Formats: sequence, structure tokens, C-alpha cells
Amino acid sequence: MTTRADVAKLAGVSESTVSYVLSGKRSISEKTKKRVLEAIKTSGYKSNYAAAALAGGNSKVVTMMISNLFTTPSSRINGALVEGIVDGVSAHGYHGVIWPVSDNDDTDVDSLLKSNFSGGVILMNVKENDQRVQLFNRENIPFVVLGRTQVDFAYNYVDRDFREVEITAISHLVDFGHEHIGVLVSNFGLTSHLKEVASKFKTKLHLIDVPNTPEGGANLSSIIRDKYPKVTAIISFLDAATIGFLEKAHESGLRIPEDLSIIGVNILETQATATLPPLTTVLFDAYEMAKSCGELLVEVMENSKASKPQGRLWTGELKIRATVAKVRDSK
Amino acid sequence: MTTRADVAKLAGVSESTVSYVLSGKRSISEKTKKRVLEAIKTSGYKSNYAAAALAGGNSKVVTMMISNLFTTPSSRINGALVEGIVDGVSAHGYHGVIWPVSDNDDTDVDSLLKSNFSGGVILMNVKENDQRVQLFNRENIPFVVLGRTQVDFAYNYVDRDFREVEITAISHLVDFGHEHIGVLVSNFGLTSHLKEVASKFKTKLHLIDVPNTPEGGANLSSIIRDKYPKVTAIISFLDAATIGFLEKAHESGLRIPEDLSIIGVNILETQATATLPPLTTVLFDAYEMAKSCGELLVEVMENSKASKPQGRLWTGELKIRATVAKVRDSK
DNA sequence: CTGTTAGCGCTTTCAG
DNA sequence: CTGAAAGCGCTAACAG
Repeated sequence: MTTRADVAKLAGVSESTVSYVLSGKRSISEKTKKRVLEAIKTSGYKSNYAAAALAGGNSKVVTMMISNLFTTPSSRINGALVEGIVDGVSAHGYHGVIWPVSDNDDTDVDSLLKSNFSGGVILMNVKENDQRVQLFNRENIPFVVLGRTQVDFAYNYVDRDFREVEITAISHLVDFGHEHIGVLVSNFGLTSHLKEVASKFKTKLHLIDVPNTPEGGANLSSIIRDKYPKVTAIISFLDAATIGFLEKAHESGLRIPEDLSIIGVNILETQATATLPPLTTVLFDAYEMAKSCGELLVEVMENSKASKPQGRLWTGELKIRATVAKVRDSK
Repeated sequence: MTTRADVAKLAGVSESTVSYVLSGKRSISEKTKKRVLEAIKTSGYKSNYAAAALAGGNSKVVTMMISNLFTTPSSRINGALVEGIVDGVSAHGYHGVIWPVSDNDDTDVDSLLKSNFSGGVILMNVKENDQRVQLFNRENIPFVVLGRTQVDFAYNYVDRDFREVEITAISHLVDFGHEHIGVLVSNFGLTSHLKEVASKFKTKLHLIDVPNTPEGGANLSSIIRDKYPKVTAIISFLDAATIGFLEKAHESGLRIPEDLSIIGVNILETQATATLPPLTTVLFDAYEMAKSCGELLVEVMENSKASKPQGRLWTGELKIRATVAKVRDSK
């Protein structure tokens, strides 16, 4: 194994110079830098992660804990989130890895804690009263939650600003005369503000609970017909179900958006433009949001002392694709 | 931060004794062991992963690289595999993490290599001519491939013994008089031996290519009716598609197994017993297979020298659930 | 702009 | 059965 010392000898500089070339933490003349870089290449030197972590007193590894990674049909959104986090932290020299957790067992979390392996954690898909939140907090491990469970979440988090997002979507629908709007969700944890928003716009909101799967969406039009006949527009928080719904819509003779308008508020743009018709959305840039989440975690890790918990909320602008239709006069 | 030294002082022993209590690498009197363990608990000591890795000269982290983790509908099988690997390696004191790879970018693989972070790698969902295989081999990084791409794979691997599995399935079907058997696959990389098996049993095999999704399976019965009218039995390598198929089967008036017999050969038992009717399978214990894969990697890591590449093949016995029907006499 | 050096916390050999 | 001590390869403070 080649070490920093070998490289130093080869380049004819001191060991610390090699380190500083690699870290960029002090200025180096172009000449020596070039020589060092060359020596690194010819020697095939690879830095030793463990030594760096030990000497630096910090673990530059960020672990992502994703609940239900394999038990729910994985949405593309998870992919965008992971990619964003990885990019967000690796820009600061950190590595992002996924720490596998089985759903019915806490030993995974334990072993993470006990190993002192990870310098920080990002919790994804947290449920209400998720024990891990308390645990990491108590153990004083830097962590950020991506997607909070309560509006007044008291720890570091990054999430969409659901309230703003809904106002954007609803105000657009209200402008077009919709009075009964269905809201597609798969759990009701974060819907506390909906009433307030609804009354502000003098609209009736109907919470519709379907699983976020293509099949869940495929059943939707009959559910609406049977149970929510007054609904003329949908705001959807579900990506897979929305796509499944749109695919089946014309089969069941439902025209989008003439018969039913739909706005996706939690769907990637690549997904929204791939549907037929393309979906009107409130922009959801999961990648950027996750990247910011990664950066927040790095900040937290680097000022591990003090600094109050902060929340970062992400909204997005309206992207009109299929025109949202006015409610028919016949109504 | 409490260190081993603190614990040693508290317990009134030397630092090395603490280490040996933890590692179990030499015998310790019950008395001191108890005292040390107690001191560990009261001091809240947590071992420092980086220091251990540096001093020990090895990284006890195993990274799993799973292609398309988020772009294919995640099958439960991946979950079982990951769980198996984690358990397999953690029994030997290793940590298993998932290293996220974006499908269109090699920088992830690079950064893994350059960081010297991982002591060993498990490659999953490898494609034919996967570049990573060559790369890890050249860089001399211990790795095992879970699911090979060729029958004569020249590196360490763990996989199902497809040939044996198929013989089990086919011989059962042949016993019941089936002469045209459809084989459900989503890629044709490993089908080279099928011809041989088919001729051995004087059976005609029809490769049927459907995506491994519930929707893919839902379309299957019409595909068979239209394109493969002679087929009276199916051997399926696809889990999600098979489940989708069975769900739709009776809707389309197809009786299982009377009209079409089906044997799942790549489906978890929990999935197979949840279908209606329960699926006849050739047992596929993904968890145990993956566990063995993790153990193989640990072996490779610990004798990093020499030792020729080895392959471990897993077969399974027939589990008859729905009786496989005899071909109708009318044929 | 560059070199020297003291550790980081642990593993493991050597010596009892 | 237990202790002492030499590093593992790197970071970062200190000294030019």
C-alpha cells in the first residue's frame, strides 16, 4: 500500500504538502502541486479513509436511513432524493451511503450508533412519532429529517412547504371555478392545515386516501365517480398513483382535464411531462431539495455545537401543462 | 468522548485488556471481563470505527452496489438479498451499507475506489459485460457478484443454479404431460443452457419476455393466448409479473392450474404463499443465498491473498402448492 | 509558500 | 491471564 509518505518522497516534498495539495486547505505553488499530483498518479496512491477520519476527528460519512426501502414500490422520488443528498454532501468531501434498516428490527439503528461509524444521519420517510428521531437526538448525533411529520417539527428538517404548495394549487383551481377539490394523499399526517386553506378559499376539500401505486391510481376514477361525484378537480401528493390514474383515465372514458382537472404537487417534472396529457404541477425539485438537505447536515456536522434546529421549506411555482378546465356550466 | 483509556482506568485494567474483552481474541477471567463490561456501560463508551480500521489495517465495511435501485419497481427480492448480506457480514463484525450509484455516471464507483472506504464490495444486478467487474478486479478490491451474468463466470459469485432449478421445474411439468412450456424472463443473458435442458426432456421451451412488473404480468394471459397458444405451462423467473398475472388470471377467465400450470422459480416463499391459488415453486431462499454471499466476501477479505475465485450455486426443492395439472386430453 | 511533528483511538506483538 | 508500548496513515498546529 502506498501512503502519503511514498508520494512525498517521490515528489520530493514533505508529507504535509501532499496532504494540503489534496485538501486544498492552503495555497500551494503550481509547480509543486503539479509534481505532487503526478507522483500520486504514478504511484497509484489512494487516500486512507480511516486514517483521515481518525486524525481529523470526524467521520465524513453520512448515512441515509430510508424506511420501507424495499417494501413499498420504490418511487422515482426516492432516487432523486438519494442522488441529491449524495451530491450535496460529496461537494463537501463527504460520502453518502444508505444504511439498510429492516422494518421490524432496531438492531440496525443500534449498530449504527454503537459503531461511531457515521458522522451524521439523514432520516427519510419518517413516520409520526418515529423513535429514531428521539434516539439520535438523545445520543447527540447530527441528523436532519427529510420530510417532517408535523408542521411544528422541532429538529433539523428539510421539507416541502405543503401549505404554500397547496395554496398555489388551490388558488389556481379556484380561479377556474372549481368548488369541490379532491386531495390525493396516502396518509393524513400533515393535513392539519388543509382546513384553514380550504376556508380561506371558500372551497370544499375532500381527502381521498389511495395507496401510492399504479394500481391505486387505476381504481381512482371509479372511486371518484362513486364516492365523490361533486369533485371536479384533484390535487395529488402521490406520484405513482397519479401516473396509474392518468393511464387508465381515457379507458374509463374520462377526459383530462375537461372532465377532471388534476394538479400534481409531489411528482417529479420528468414524470409529469411523460404522462398523457402532461400533468400540470406545482414544481417539485426533489433533487435540489435533497441537495440542500445534505448541505444542511454538513453544516450541522461542522458546527456540531450549539446552533438551534432549523427547518428549510421548499415550495415551487405552478407549471401549467394541461389547461385546468373551468367547471362545466351544466353544474 | 470516552475512549478505551477511560474505560481502562474506570475498570482498573490496562487498555489492551479492554480491547481483548471487546474482541474476544484472548481469554479473560470472568471477573475482569465483568468489570470491564460494567465500566463500558457506565461510561457510555462507544468504539471508534476509524481508529479500529486504521490500527487493524482493514475496513470492516462492505458496500453493496445495486444497479437500478430506484428505476425499477423494487422487488421484494432485493430486500431479502440486502438483509441476507447485512446479516451475513455483521456476524463477522462487518457493516453492510448500500453505495448509491446513479445509472448514468461512474463517479460513484470512482469515489468508492479512491476513498479506500470499503474493504469489500458486493455487486448486485450486474449486467452482461458490466465494467465494474473488470474494474474491481483490476484494482484488486475484494468483491463478490451476487447473480452472475454468464454460466462460466470467472470471478467470485453466488447465484442460483438455474440449470438445476429448471430441471426440477421442467421434469415436474413433463411428468404431467406438458409439451410446450413458456419460460418467463426479462432478459436473455442466462438462457444458453435452456436448449440443452429442453432437448434432454424432449420439450419445447418458449422464451417469453415481459417486464417484471405487475402490469407486465397482467398482460401475460393475452400474450399467451395470442402468441403462444400451445403453451400449457409456465416457468417464471419473475416475481412481480407472476403476482400481477395471477391476480388478473381469473378475471380473464383463465383457471390456474387447470388451464395453465405455473411454477415460480425466482419468487420468495412469502410471495408465493400470498397468491391465489398459492404458487408452486422451486424454493428460492434469497435471504440464505445472500447471507452466504456475505460470508464468502468476508472470507475473501480475510484471505485477501491468493485463493482462486469460487462460485457458489444454490438450488432448491420443489414446493407443490397448486397441483400442476395434466394436459387436457382434448389436446 | 513549505516542512516538522504531535497526536487521533485502536490493534497487536512482545513481555511478563 | 494481563500490561506496556509500537505503530496504523493522516490532520493540523506550529514554525519557519
